[in-house]
Amino acid sequence: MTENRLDRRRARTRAALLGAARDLLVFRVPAEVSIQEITDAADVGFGSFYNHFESKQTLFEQAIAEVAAEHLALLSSAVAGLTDPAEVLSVAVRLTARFPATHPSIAAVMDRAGFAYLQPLSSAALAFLRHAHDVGRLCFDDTEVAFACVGGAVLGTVRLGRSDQAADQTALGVLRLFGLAEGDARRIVGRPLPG
Amino acid sequence: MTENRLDRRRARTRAALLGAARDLLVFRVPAEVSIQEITDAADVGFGSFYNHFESKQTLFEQAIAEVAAEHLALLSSAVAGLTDPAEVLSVAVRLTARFPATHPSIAAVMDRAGFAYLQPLSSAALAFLRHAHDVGRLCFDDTEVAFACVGGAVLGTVRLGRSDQAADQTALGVLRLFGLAEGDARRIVGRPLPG
DNA sequence: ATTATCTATAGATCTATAGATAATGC
DNA sequence: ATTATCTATAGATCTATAGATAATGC
Repeated sequence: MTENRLDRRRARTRAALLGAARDLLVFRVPAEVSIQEITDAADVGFGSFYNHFESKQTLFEQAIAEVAAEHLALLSSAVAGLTDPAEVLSVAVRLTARFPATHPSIAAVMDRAGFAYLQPLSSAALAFLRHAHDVGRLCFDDTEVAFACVGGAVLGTVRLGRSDQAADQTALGVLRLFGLAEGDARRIVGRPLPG
Repeated sequence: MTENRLDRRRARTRAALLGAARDLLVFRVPAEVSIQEITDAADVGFGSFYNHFESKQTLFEQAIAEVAAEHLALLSSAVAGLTDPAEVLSVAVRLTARFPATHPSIAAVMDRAGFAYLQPLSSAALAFLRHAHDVGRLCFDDTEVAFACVGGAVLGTVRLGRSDQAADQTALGVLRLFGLAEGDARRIVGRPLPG
């Protein structure tokens, strides 16, 4: 029942493979990385790969999901003190769109993964959007369409690899997109970032 | 100087390869399609591939660019009679976001290509956005960021594969994103589509 | 005579597994 | 005794090219 040394060894090998996949994802296209190269980078025997993952694809999917989960945790703690859903959205967009400068390796993974990156974030994002809609702060019809628009706009901005102004332009646009008045939107995006 | 029969034969083979790539792109991931499979689908000898393309990747890039060029031509003719840049944008977004229903094979290619699909459209899109900005109809700072937001939102919506309402929701959001007032935006998105 | 296409294949991968080795459990 | 890891390799690809064949130019 309790976790013994064997379990910990197993977990270490698994973590090494996921870590290697994450590192490779920054500079390489998954399809052009061999399993041999992954196990070499992880400093793990080739055969061990199949003890943990069915295929290269499932490994990379899980590696992307890991990065996205850390991304989500980072945003969650950044918006912890905020009550206005519009400001929560503003901060999330402004921080994420700054990743090329502040978290370049996460930005590179986002670039590589494209829309697949949004998959592991969708559950939390949809719940947030529904809430913001229900309290009347953000205005839209279909929640999934709303997420597709915000997610696409932010991914597109991150891919550009621009500076703070670009991030804030996207955040301002997104607030307007959800029906906030010009003055309200500008005031919220103009606030200092938490941290 | 003038095009002879040899040139035409050469062009036919090239077109067959590009056509096969386009067909395959609808249902398959490029990395998992062999050159053999492409030449079989094109009904062309395997070795001919290298007379026309350096690699599988360049073939698929050109196939995507071809689809995007047709997409652009379709939009250009659809907006030909319109004078208001906001309505041009509205029609372009509404038509494109309807592709899952109206042009499913283009939608599938967009889904497969992701942001790479925007590359061949960017020149025309940036020129349009600059003009719309200069005449004071659309409000934004950086033109490339503006395109990244619209392109990302539209790609995201197409990926959802939804109906007309979803398309119009995205168009409405995009008009708001560029600073149009609520009533103005709704009036423009509410207009009948040309054609 | 020239040019493009087609057929066949060498050489270089890469994946998945079998069997041996090492580490831990009891 | 059990479980995970590691080494080595068989078998199945896939790419790129060489040389033969077919079509067109002049």
